[in-house]
Amino acid sequence: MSLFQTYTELVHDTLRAMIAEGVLPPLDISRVQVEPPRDAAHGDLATNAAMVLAKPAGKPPRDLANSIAEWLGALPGVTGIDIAGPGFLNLRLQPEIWKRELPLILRAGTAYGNSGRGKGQGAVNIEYVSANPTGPMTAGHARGAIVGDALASLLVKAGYTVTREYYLNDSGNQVAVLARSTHLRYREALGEAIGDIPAGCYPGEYLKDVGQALAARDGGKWLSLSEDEWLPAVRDFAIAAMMDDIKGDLSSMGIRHDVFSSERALVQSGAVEKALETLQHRGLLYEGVLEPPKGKLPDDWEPRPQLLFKSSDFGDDVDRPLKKSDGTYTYFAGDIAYHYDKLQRGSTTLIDVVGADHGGYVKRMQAAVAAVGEGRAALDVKLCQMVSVLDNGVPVKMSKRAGTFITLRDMIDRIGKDVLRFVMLTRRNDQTLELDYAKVTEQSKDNPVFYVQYAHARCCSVLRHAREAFPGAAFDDVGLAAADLVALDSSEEMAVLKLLATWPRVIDLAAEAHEPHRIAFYLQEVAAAFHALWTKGREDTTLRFIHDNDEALTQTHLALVRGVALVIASGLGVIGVTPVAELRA
RNA sequence: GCGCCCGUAGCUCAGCAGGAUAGAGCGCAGGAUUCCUAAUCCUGAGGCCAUGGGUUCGAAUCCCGUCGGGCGCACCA
Repeated sequence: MSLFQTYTELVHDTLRAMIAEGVLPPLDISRVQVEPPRDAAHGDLATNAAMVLAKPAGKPPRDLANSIAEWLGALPGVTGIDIAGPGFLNLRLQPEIWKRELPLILRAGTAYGNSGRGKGQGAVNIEYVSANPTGPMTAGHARGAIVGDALASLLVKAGYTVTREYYLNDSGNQVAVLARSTHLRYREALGEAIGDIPAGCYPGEYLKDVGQALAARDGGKWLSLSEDEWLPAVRDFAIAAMMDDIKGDLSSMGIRHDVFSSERALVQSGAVEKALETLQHRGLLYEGVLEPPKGKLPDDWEPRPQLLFKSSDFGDDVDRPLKKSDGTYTYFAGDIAYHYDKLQRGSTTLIDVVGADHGGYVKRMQAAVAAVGEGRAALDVKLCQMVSVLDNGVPVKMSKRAGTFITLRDMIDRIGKDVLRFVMLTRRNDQTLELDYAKVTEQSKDNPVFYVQYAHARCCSVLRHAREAFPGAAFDDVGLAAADLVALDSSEEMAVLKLLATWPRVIDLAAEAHEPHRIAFYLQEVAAAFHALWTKGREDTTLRFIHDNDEALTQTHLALVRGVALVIASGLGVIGVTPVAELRA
């Protein structure tokens, strides 16, 4: 249990005791929080207890604060309590309480911050990437992939059971187009002059390779046949090739999925019928005609009777079609079946990480999950806004090979996976992101990736130097965990230590909010605190980490340094970035 | 026309499921540095948190309206 959780429980216990003793009337204390105060001058912990309880208790907050303060003063480790502002209770703790955290960090290593928050919360299924197998992955896909993967790791660290999933859209029109485009390139590979790529086919040059590979495998086998005859085979060949490509890209970013779900397999298994049956039982299906959309009408609009889902019962604006007028299922119907399938497999929290262009899709899918999950399951959709790629402020030209987009491959080749992963998390997912190749590879303070890596490297460097200066000293993690921390008493050092101690709390809050970017921001804070402490050591020699001829004192400081390194490594681990021990250019 | 997202310092963005004088980087103006990597650090100026209402002891945060920007809008996937 983290320090903050411990004290939250102690405060809650105290309030319950006060209620039991009749000092307070029976109250709901669930809104009482214990958190680090915004300003360190306010002490170590702050609680809003008096303010939250004032109204239900029928007492002014300051009066209430006085009586609560008396009781809280008896808690272990509490050395003082102030009542501040509108009724905050600020607790000061013995430094030892914080210092106890350091050996915990050193013993846990990068597992520090792992929590049991997700235990018993039900399994989480997180779907991300799900790029259509019709071309290489692009900058936009990269963002979704990284956000999804980091979120999954974050949830795992917070103790949730997580399935990482990719939905493979291998049926329908888009893959048919892929097949036709590939067939064209196949004919080209066999010597035919195909001229310009016709509209309705993918123009990207990446399909040349696929066409050639098909020709190499099958020769002229598909030339004289009709489209009906060659399409399934060519389609499957092309999908396999595209998926190889995509999986290659993902793996070079260190991203893997536990499950690849095939849309076609799902449809063929009868899952769509099964899901619709469930909706039918609940009286949520009907044949009907939709109102024309407001505003300007599509040219070919006409009223059509269709099978509709009453999504408006669950907060959607209008009911949504499940069958087209020709009787075949819509994509939405398949997607309902897919989400139903995820629930059937045991997940109670579903997360979809998708591009912002899916924004219009959120309400209907949440409606479907609510309907089909009978209210016991929730769907959170993380919409990732656009990424624009620049080089020194100039928009990077689109990759001709890819068709029109900057590919993920280009980005990895240019800046590497670590930089890419970190930078993609330096914005909230619902903010547009500008990625400038020149800036993110620059070695300076305005490059957050570098700044954090540098802090980690500096820690490693100190440890190296110390081990050289004191050969044979107990400077490994076991030895450092046993270090005497009494001398660790400057406010600068305590500030770093307190920041490290909030890491488990950061994990819990970020996991609960499904916001992996918070990890990246926290790491920048840790790095800043460490760089500041480092520089302080220049003027104040007592703050230096290595003290000549004083092994014990050095060991004390190294414990903190190593703690910083471990917490940074732990955080980088969550977002999939490799911590480096050296940064010399 | 409708829905979703966004609007915080000159610029780029944080702001922890309402809390105490609104934070960081860049840029600008000063300053530190024989030293564990000067790739770092410190100080300062700079904000009616788009705007008008509402809820609350308390709002950048929640609700409604307005303005501005992005995305999406029958049977496509």
